[in-house]
Parts: sequence; C-alpha cells; structure tokens
Amino acid sequence: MSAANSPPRRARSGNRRDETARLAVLHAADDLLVEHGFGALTVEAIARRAGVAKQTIYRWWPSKVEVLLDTLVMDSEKSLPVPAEKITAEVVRGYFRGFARFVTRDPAGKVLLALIAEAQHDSGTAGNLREHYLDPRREREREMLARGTENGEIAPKLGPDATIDALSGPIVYCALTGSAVPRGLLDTLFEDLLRPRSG
Amino acid sequence: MSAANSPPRRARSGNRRDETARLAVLHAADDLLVEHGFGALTVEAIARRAGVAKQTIYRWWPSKVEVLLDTLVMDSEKSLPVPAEKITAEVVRGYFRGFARFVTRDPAGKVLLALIAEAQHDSGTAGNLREHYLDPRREREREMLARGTENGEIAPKLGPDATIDALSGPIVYCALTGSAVPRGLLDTLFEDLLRPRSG
Amino acid sequence: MSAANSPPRRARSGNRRDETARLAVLHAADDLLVEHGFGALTVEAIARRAGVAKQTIYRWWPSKVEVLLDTLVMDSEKSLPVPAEKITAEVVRGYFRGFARFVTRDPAGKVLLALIAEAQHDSGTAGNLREHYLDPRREREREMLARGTENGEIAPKLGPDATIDALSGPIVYCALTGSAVPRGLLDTLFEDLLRPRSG
Amino acid sequence: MSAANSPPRRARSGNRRDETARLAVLHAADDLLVEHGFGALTVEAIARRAGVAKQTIYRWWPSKVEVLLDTLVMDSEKSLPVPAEKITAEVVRGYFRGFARFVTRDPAGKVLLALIAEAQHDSGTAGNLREHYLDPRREREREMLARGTENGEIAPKLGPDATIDALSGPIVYCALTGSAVPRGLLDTLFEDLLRPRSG
DNA sequence: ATCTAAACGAGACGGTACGTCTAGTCTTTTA
DNA sequence: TAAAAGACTAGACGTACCGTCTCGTTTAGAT
Repeated sequence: MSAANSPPRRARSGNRRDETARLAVLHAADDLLVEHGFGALTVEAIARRAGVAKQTIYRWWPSKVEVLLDTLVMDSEKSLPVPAEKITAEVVRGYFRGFARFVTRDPAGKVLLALIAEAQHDSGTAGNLREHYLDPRREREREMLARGTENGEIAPKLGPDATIDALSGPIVYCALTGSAVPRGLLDTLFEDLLRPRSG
Repeated sequence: MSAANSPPRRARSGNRRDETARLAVLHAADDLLVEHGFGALTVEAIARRAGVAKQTIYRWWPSKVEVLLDTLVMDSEKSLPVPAEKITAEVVRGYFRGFARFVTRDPAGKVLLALIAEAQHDSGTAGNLREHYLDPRREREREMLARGTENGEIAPKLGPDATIDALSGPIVYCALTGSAVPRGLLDTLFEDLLRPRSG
Repeated sequence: MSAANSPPRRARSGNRRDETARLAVLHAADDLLVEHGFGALTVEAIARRAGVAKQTIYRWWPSKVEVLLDTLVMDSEKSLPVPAEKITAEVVRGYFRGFARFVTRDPAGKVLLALIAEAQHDSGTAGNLREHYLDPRREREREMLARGTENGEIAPKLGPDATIDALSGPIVYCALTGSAVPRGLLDTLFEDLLRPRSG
Repeated sequence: MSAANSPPRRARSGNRRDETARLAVLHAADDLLVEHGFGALTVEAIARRAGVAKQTIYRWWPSKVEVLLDTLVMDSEKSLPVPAEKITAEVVRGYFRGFARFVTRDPAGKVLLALIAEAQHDSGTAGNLREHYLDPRREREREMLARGTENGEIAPKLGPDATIDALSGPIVYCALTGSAVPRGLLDTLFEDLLRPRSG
C-alpha cells in the first residue's frame, strides 16, 4: 500500500530509472503534439509539461523525435495490431480500413504523420522510423498477405510490397494532404488487386 | 546602353523590386535544401547564400516555406506540366510516370516532399500548399482525365479524385519513405483503373 | 508672394532647395524630441512626420544631430540672446537666470541637453556642438563679463571661463539630473564671484 | 586541492550564477566604452568580448545601461569612496578634487558621463542612475558635510545640496564639454562656500 | 547504520536562428 | 535638378530553444 496516502509529490525511485518520469514524458509529448501541434513540441515544453528536468529527457532519448517514436510504437501496437491469425479477405480489408481510420482520425495517428514529415527533414529520423516502425510492420503485413494467399482467401495480383504500397499509399497521401480517402477507392483497389479472379 | 558592359555586381533597381534578388533567393533556397537538407534551410542561411539582406526576404515572403513554395511552383511548372491537349492513355501514363520521377529523382521534387512534411507541422503551410500548388494542379489533372475520357482514350473506373489519389498516393508514399515505386505497380493500376474495358 | 494661395500641397521649388522641406524637418525634429523623447528621434520618424523623403534629410544634414543643432542655434538665438549692451550686474544675473529657465523649462532647452548627452557618445557631435554652439556663445559671454567689468558693474574674482563654468555648471548639472537649481545657489555664487567688493 | 592546477578554461558553476561570467561582462562593457565609445557598446559586442552568450547578459541585466551602472557602482566605490571618518576641510577638498580627477581622467569616470548622457535619452535610465548611484552617493556626501560642520572644520554658507551642486556642477559640466576644470575654480569655491569665516 | 552510486529537479551556460527595427545608400519617377 | 517613394545591404535588437554542464537531493543496494 505504498501510494495509499496519495502523495501530491510522487516518490522517486532513487537509484533506478523512474518509470513515472518516463511515462510522464511520453504522455506530455503526445498531448503537446495533439493540442498545440509539432511546432510547440520542444524538449523544454515536454519537460515543463511532464514536470521533469530537461536532462532527464536527454538522458534517455537522443532527441524529441525518439520520444515520439516511442509513443508511436506503444500506441499503434495497441490501436492497430497487424492481424496474424485467421486471415480472410475481410480481415485484410478491415486492417487497411483501420489503418485509414488511424492516420486520419486517431490522435495517435498524428504521431505517424509527424514522424513521416520529420523524416523528410532529418535522415536520422528517417532511419529510425524505418527501423523501429515501418520495416517491422511491413514485415508483418507481408506475412498477413502471405497467409491470406495460402488460404486462398486473397489472390494478390502484385508482389506483397507493391500491394501494400498501392493500398497504404493513397491512405497516407490523403491523410497528409488533409483530405478524406475518397469513397469507393479502397474497395475498388481491393477488388482489383486482391480478390480471387473468378467468381 | 548603360548596362552593356555587364557589371560584375548587378545594377540595383532602385524604386522597384529587384528581380535579381528575387531569383537569388529562390535559387539559394533550392540549393540549400538539396545540398544540406531542410535543417540547414534557415532564413539567415538563404540570405547569406543569396548575398541578400534578411530583411529583403522578410519583405517579400512571410517565411522560408513561402520561398520554397515559390520555387516549387516555378520548377514544377517547368519540369512537370500537366498535359492539356491531345490526351491519350499514353500521355496520361507518361504524366504520372513523370510525376514519379519528379518526386523521387528530380532535386526540385524534394521541395514538394519538404513542403508536404512542413504542412504536417504548420497548418498555415498546409493551407498555402493546397491553395497554391495541390488544388490548382489537381484541377488540371481532373481536366486531363475528363478530356481523355471524352476522347474514349481512357475509361476511369473511379471518380477523378479517387483515380488521381490512387495513382499519386503510392508514388508520394514511396518517395516519402525513401523507397522506389515497385515495378509494375503503376502499370497494373493503370490497367485496372483507366483502361477501356477492352473489347 | 509665393505661398499666397496657400496650396493644400506645397508647390515644390524644382531645382532650388525647398525651404518648406527644410523647415518641416527642423520642426518635426523639435516636436519629436519634445513629445516622444530622443529615443523616438530617428531619421525615419523625422521624415515621416515632416512628410519628406529620407534622402532629403541625408542630402542636407550629415545626421539627425545636425538637424537638432540647427534647431538649437535657431531657437536659442531667439529665446536666450547673450546681452551685448548696457551690461549691469542685474543684466548678467538675469542672463544666467534665463539660462537656468531655458535648460530646465523651455522645450528648446531639452535640445541642448540632448546634444550634450549625444556628445558623450559621439566625438563628431562633441566637435560640432562646441564649434557651432558652445564656443561662439562662450565668446559672447566672455564679452558680456568683460564689459560689465569695464563698467565697474561687476568684479569677477575668477577668470572669465572659470566664472562662467562656476555659474553654468550647477545649472546644467541640475538640469541633467532632473533636479531644480537649489534656492539661493545662484545668488550666493553671484555675491561671491561677481559682486564688487564694495565697502 | 581540487583547483590547484588552475585550469585554462574556467570551471562553470553549474546551477549557480557564474561569477566569472559576471565579471567578464562588467569588464568587457567598461573596456568597450573606453576603447571604442558608447556607439560600439552593444549587447552583442559585450557578449563577444566577454566570451559570453548574449542570453547570459539578458538573464541578469535588463539592458546594457544596467551593466554600465553596475560597473560604475563597483568602480566608483573603489576609486572614489566618500570619506566617512575624520572629516576635515582638507578631506572634503580632497574628495571633490578626486571627483574631478575621476570624471576627467579615470576611464571609469567615462561611465558616469555616459550614464548621465543616456539618462537624457531614457527616463528609465535616469531613474536607475538616481536610485542606484546619485542618490546614495549624495546621501553620503551630505553626511560628510554634516560631520565636517559639526567638527567646526567647515562652515557651509549654503544648504548641503546647494553646496554639493555648486562644487560638483562645474566639475561635471567641464567633463561633459571636454574642457579642464579651470585652475583656481575649486579652491575659490571652497574658500567662499565652506571655509569658516576666519576670525 | 553507514556509504556509494545512480537518477532526479533545477537551472545557468555558450550557441544559433528567429523576426523586427533603423541606419544610410541607391535608383526611378515626377514636377 | 530637387524631392518623393521606396527597395536595398548591414547589423543590433531581445526572445526561444538547443544540448551540455554542474549543483544538491533522494533513494536502493552494498558494505
């Protein structure tokens, strides 16, 4: 019953990394991005908001984008897991629809857009984004398609990467330009690129 | 013939806007972006490189992104005009192939990626990018598709915006993530979305 | 009768110096100094207020302090002439009392204080102030004392410069520090330094 | 003996104000004023010369004149203390002679002239100069005169402020106009204003 | 029961760029 | 040819963050 008396000031952990501080930083970064945009996302502001010293951030993250990347990995694992079992056409379609929802409506999706943006300005960010987010996720997406193909549930007309790019590309592009994904676009692409030929 | 001997130092224009300065700024911004990345693209650096006072930049552009937007409009009009006459399937396909080349290989294309990126961080940039680049270009792309459809050269399965998003989306997405557009992707999309139903 | 029809817009004088512009500049400088202080006295502000182009000021005055010096010479000749005839003790005393009033209460006196101040920052101003204001005036003050001495009206205990410094010094110092000249100070100095030993 | 090896680069003080930086700023300001005049005394130049970041200056001083005021208080306390014990006529005379030397020959005296000058241009400076320099010093000068009077060493003919103004005024005025204090001036004023009536 | 070691908050520091301001120069146009 | 207009280079202004560096405090684990 360590926190029973609900201390106004949290008990610090002394010798070990302070998990409370870590979470405070991640949430502060997320909140600032959503509430005030990337422009307000400075290390100083994160520290201020998290009630944490700047040095504590620099101790554990090389820069503010690594903080964001941590929140993205955490959030997207929760909000948008890549299906791994019982792959049907409907599951695959649902995944990409979920992806569209994630990047256009979920606040956590803003983090992905912000990191894609930042990657254009900084090659280090580009590398980290690929390594810790895009590539691992792509790998699991390929597996998803492979299983669906084995099952005969889908019959991709193109290679896995081309297929995923064809579906993810318009979604991300529309999100980046602030427009909605046009009605019918995803369904038509699905029909043309993934549906078993026949009838 | 006062300026016949082409002075090494440009003759300033006095009362009127100095065209030489304007071009020096645009080229300096372009060069800096390509050579040293967006991080090195500060107003101070542009001014230094262009041999121009900072104030001259602030007099004519609200911020450095407006400078970039000007270079983008100028360059893309030259490198990637939207076809307006004799629209055939091949012309349309060639336009999108040219677009892919523009954003993945042309230095001027980096400007578009940088502006899409910056638009994620700043809503003013987002608005300006739409208003001065994306929307006008989209309008002409729609006209291109409309003419090709009237001619019977193409038969879009989707509405014009959906069609353009389906083609531009993967191109831009691949450019943003630093990967090549997968072989066959554009051709397959073309075949499926634009080709007359054979016959 | 050049200005007989009092045009709303003054008639410019073509290839001769425009007297209207000259006076507008002097008055604008004076007004700005009195109304908004020396800090607001920029060449741009003077030009704006006078309805004159900056270049017109630079054409005729090396800098804004020369403008002020012109107004000072003009104004102080009018407000505080050095007595030259019928020098009595009372006339001399009245002159220094007038000087005290000039620097502490007359708006035109502020110009002198401002120029003394500026002279500390810029040796060119120091030279100009001496040459065009302090030295000529000192010369006439010496003559005033000399005549009074010849008349037997006053009997300076010190040399003329020392006498003038002893009287002007406290006046200027009090004006510069924003305090009033203490009651009795001038009279006592007068009594001690200028009054015939009597008997 | 942790600092026994006297490091070539100073050890910074971490969390606390860096005394080395403070002194570097004060000396840089003093030096710049003496060497290049008030015109060269910009915050940027002080920072450059002191080897200090501009922000460090703005953190501790509202403006460059406050820096000067600090150097003045520091220097004049050292070069020109107001005598407080054993007040004799000679001590008082020596103090004012010292003051004359300070403002006309000591480089630190230039700071006082510069601040008096700046006070004409900015009322904030005027207030600060009074509050932090002129008034406290005047208070001690009054005490000096009071003690000398009690002792019977001097017998001021005027009130304390008038006496001090009568002596300081010509000194400052001569310093401001770049002329020497005329020979005999101070002695005569002393004789007339402070000397016991003989007898 | 001390002592060591790490992580913490706080915040000063040297820097870089920001966007604004004024100085002083220059050129074109008008009268 | 003077004056109005105003664009230009140059550089200081004061602010915001950057990333680094002590400080002194707090606590866990080793002595």
